[in-house]
Amino acid sequence: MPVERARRRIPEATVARLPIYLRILVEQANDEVECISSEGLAELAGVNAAKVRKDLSYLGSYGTRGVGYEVAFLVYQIRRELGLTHDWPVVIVGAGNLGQALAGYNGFGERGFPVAGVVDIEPGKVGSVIGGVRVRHIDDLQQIVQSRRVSIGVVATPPAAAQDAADRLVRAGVTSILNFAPVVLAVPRGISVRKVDLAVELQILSYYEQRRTGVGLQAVGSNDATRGASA
Amino acid sequence: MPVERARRRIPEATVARLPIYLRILVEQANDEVECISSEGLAELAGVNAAKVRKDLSYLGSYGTRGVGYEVAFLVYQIRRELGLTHDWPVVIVGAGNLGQALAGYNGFGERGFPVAGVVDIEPGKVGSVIGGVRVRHIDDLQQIVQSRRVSIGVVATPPAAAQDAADRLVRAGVTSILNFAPVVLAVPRGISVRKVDLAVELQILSYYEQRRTGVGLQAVGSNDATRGASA
DNA sequence: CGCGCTTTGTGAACGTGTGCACAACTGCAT
DNA sequence: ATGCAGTTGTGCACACGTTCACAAAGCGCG
Repeated sequence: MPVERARRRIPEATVARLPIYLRILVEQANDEVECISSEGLAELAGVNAAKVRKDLSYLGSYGTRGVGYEVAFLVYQIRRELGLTHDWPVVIVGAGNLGQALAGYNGFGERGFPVAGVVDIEPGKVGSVIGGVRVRHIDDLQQIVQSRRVSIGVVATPPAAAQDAADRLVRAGVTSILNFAPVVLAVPRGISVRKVDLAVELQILSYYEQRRTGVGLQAVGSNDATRGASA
Repeated sequence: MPVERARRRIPEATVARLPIYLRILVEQANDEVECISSEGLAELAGVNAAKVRKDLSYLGSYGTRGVGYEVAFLVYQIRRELGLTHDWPVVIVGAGNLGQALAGYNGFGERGFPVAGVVDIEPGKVGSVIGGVRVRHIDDLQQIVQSRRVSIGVVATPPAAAQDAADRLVRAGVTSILNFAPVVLAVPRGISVRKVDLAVELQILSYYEQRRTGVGLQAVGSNDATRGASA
């Protein structure tokens, strides 16, 4: 076999759904379910069965016609594709409200993203311990990133400090950033950025809420448009 | 004029960008910028200028050719379209790490989403004060929702409790839910749900991170695919 | 061993979103 | 007035994502 792994490119929309499938499959495995159909998985994930099949087909033909997918094997394959075969330590910049909550949230470590460190620029915050991690000064960022081989950084600072935080992360060697600050970060080419903006999410809900109650138009189907899952 | 407002439907992708434009425009207004071109706004928002123009055109023809858009007027129009002409009080279910951080985050109230209440099912947590709000028991949910006319609920519970939280929110009369629990919520038709899953975001980053470092393929353009903004 | 039931994998049609390119229009200078 | 430089609004083509529908394939039973 000359080409060990073809490295087909997976559509972005599919990449965004694989983690959902993964979580559900892990739950199923814990419940000792050994095999699941696209239909079953689709129901649990709140999506269309055809979509599930197409998504999974990007990983390869890992199902058995007439039967379904072997849960444990799928879990392995998705993990591999997502690069979850090893841990990805993350460093959190900003030890405010949100930074503390993130550091204290065990779900991160459990899912393969242990908190390698929390840093803040405020000397007053340095030294306190949150979620079992001592807050260090932002000047130690490079040392943390390099010694712990961190490639993912989390920006949890106030908006005004976010760009500086991102710059420092990039300088320290981080190549992926998860940004919680309501700011559009400018980063060099080749650095991945994902944004989580709570206010934006609420404003989107507000839009549909307003449409619903606003004029005499009942929001037919707008539920689906806002990613709703129905029982 | 028989039809005061045509109520054209705005594409979901555009709705998701309007809050970004809005934030930038408000900042510009604070800096006393009176007029902005699609090019300028696009740069600040990290998107294509044509996209900005098309997005704004859904609101109506509010620009002036050869000049640009009047900032204050655009702010008003976007606010109106998003339903941000009045406050939308929210109720937070779950006073754990995340619930506390959310309640303490002033950005919510500032952007028109005051926290009308925080509830928890754990009697031990009831009574403590976070972010200026006293935590109340979840049995008070209906009372809070109805007296404060809350239509948006935030689920910040552990995964196992999330569906129950959503059910209670819906029963209490909430029609939009922002879900932070890593669970696919089942809700009745007509209820909007948006999901924020931190672990999913990290796993998506992990995918691109792995592709980059994995096989000899340099991630050409994958930056864009992960919503990166470049300086 | 073959038949019918089940479920996958995927081609094709459709719908949504993006970006180019340019006509239409504005404002200003002369 | 007239022309020119600048910017919007949008038709069009293309890319991406979703869903349908069905042939291909495995499984179990008689």
